Amino acid sequence: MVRTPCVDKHGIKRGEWSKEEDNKLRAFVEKNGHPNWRQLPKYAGYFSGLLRCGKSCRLRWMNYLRPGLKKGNYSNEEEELIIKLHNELGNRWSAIAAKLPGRSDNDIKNQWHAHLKKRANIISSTSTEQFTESSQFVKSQNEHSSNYKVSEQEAGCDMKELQSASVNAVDTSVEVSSSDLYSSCSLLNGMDWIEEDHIRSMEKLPADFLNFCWTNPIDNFQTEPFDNFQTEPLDHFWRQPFF
DNA sequence: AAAACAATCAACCGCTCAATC
DNA sequence: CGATTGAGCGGTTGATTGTTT
Repeated sequence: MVRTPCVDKHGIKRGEWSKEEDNKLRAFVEKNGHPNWRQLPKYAGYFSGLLRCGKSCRLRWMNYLRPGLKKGNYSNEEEELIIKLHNELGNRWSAIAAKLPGRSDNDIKNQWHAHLKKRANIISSTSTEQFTESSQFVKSQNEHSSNYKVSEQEAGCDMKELQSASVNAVDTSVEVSSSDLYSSCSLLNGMDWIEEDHIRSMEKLPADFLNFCWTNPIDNFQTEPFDNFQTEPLDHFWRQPFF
């Protein structure tokens, strides 16, 4: 899972950190602090034989050894918060990490690339595909619409699975989660100004509208306008409650 | 059982920015 | 005001582990 240990031409060790190295670094930083990462290996090396560059020491400390770091699975709340913050802040992982106590920027970045990006992409791409053909919607968002012709393959998702899950949710009156709606809507056409509070009203979306979105194949949206559907609820929805 | 593929995540690299000289 | 230095950030890599075929 980690790079194999090796020693470079200057005698600086690279790759995986051993338990012994961790202990040396932890002991040194806890005793002396880390006012200067660059100089730290000089002293830590002298006193305890740690042969790592300052950059490597800093990274190890920040992402692994630092007290209070949380390891392990992310809760739903944490994931929702990351999606929301990423939507607001973009790839500013350190800024996002600052809002999630105990999580490192590297950890959050990995979590995003491994799980959350796909989730956000699935929601945003499918929703956008469907909405962009609405006459009212296109009128107001026209300048952005061409950017969102994302194929299923590009989105990297199983569209059928997602559609089925959503339709079931509508059919059985299961509550649609705020985070999913937040992701789908705020990612639509750069609508990054949507506030979280606005999303609550989106949970009141007409069931037949959601059903229509999910049960119509994406291809139809590429070629057919929104004629099949009465657009009044949609117009009302986009214009009214939270804009 | 084994090979192929996918997911995970620690670590590295190169860059930017701010502080200092 | 430009050069230098160090910290920090974000993108990327690659070994390991897990899963599927």
